[in-house]
Amino acid sequence: MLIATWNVNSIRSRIDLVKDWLITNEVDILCLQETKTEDQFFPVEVFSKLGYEVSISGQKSYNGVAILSRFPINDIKIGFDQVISDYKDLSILSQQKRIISAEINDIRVINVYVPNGSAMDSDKFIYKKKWIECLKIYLEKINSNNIPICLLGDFNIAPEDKDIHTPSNYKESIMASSKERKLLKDALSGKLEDVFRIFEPRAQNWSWWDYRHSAWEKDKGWRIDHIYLTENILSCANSCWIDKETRSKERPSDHAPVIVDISWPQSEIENEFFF
DNA sequence: ATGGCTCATCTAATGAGA
Repeated sequence: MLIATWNVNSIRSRIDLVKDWLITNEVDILCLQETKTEDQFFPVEVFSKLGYEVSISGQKSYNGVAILSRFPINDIKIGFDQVISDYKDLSILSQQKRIISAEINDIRVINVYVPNGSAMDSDKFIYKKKWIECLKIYLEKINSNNIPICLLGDFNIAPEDKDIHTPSNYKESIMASSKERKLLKDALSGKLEDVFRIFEPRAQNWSWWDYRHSAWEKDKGWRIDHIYLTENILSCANSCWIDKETRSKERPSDHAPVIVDISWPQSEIENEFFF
């Protein structure tokens, strides 16, 4: 089974690219961020024609997340407030559509678009900090029944220096700071593993290239799009890669898709032993 | 490398992203 995450930077601008990508790559579950449209304008039928169920949480112009799945989508939770009730800034954090989760094939798939934070001394950074603190509570709550979790999306944080093209240029700046790295690590609570790093320990693997400064041509990128798995499903992961080629297409998103291949459901594997 | 890209918005110049 293939599960992918992709910040598409507007689903309506990227519809042909996403459609072609799905036809070529045949992923089973695709989590999208920055769809940038209200639910009524989301091109649902394009994906249902390809055999995908669609769950969306969008808003006008900004943010917006969606899950496309070839398997039935169950128990959809939109926003933080459908899962938790005990965080003081819940109503402010719920205004921006940045999290959607669902149970698919006995996996809790959690699709996130973490706020960028703008600059370390800004109000937007305070919002980012609160958002990740709230995510921690959300993960604790949703993990109470020990169901396998796949947490994926655009985290707007480079977990390590090797996830940045020139780390010396971004010491303690936004997306690279030790503060953000600690916040993310705390939210993961030692229970969720960055599956890309299980298979690829080397640097120079980016998932985002700035539109400006010829960042793509110079291969100056960041790895800010991640897939995290709990131990009970991590052991079934076969590989994880970034589809860099997609960033080279005409009118691309500034992010490339990240894909994980998992032997799942496990019953299929047992059957293979039989025959 | 951050003003020099791209997106969405009551189609012009602005805010946001990262």
